[in-house]
Amino acid sequence: MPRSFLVKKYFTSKKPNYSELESQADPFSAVPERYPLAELPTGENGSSAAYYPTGLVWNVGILPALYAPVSPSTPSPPGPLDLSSQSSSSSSSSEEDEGRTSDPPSPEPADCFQCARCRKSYSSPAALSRHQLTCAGADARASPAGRSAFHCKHCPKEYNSLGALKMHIRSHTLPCVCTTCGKAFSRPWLLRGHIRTHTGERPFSCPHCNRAFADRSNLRAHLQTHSEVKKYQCGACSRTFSRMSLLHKHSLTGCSSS
DNA sequence: CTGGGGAGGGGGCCC
DNA sequence: CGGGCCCCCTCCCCA
Repeated sequence: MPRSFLVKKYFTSKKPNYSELESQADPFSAVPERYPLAELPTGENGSSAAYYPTGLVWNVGILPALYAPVSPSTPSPPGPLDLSSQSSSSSSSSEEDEGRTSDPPSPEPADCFQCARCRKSYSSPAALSRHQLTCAGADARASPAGRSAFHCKHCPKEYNSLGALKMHIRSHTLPCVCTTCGKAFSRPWLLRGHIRTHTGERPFSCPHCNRAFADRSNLRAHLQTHSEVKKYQCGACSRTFSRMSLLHKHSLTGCSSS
């Protein structure tokens, strides 16, 4: 995912929080803070038996539960498997977020403006209002035809706002073309990220091994390899993996203990 | 088969 | 409203 944001920050004055990753004077001491793998939330809610007490890892066994709606009053288990919130930055905080997320996931009263449809909370009426423009809500997800007013003419997807639809349509029209190879992208920053594959620019370096990456997400995944305890754990054999995909693969190819 | 890097994508939020 | 940024996910490929 060559994300243009990975590039952008080098061209603008804006500085995402994670930029500290590559600017840490003392990378090793910084890592525990940025990637507190041993400090993952401990799942005090005890929402799932598969949620390991250590809070260090995730069990593939909880996947089905994660796909199910999560009670807003029950803090959903953070982490990569928190699929129930993957589409919502407001609740996307996890051990991986390492403070990057500007939108705290906490159900605390600080965010007292709650969307009636999806129960997300916002700190201001404006934020809530903005969210509601695109919020399909749980009910709408159950019956999309009930709310969606903007339909993509290229595919069956539907959106609740013109802006969202326009954004989506770009994935069909791919207006951003790489002048080097001709590959087209839906967004300018996607293109910029792609261009780095040509230039070889790798702005993100690992504080542990100084390996550089062009993509921050890839760096994040790489950092997992430095962790003694991986985040994703097989419920059957307790093996841990650095990526959910590896865990999935492990499960699909037949866990010997399953 | 496993681990890990490279790369692309979509959606949401902020400005 | 649009651009930019950020998130997370996923696939592919290779060692």
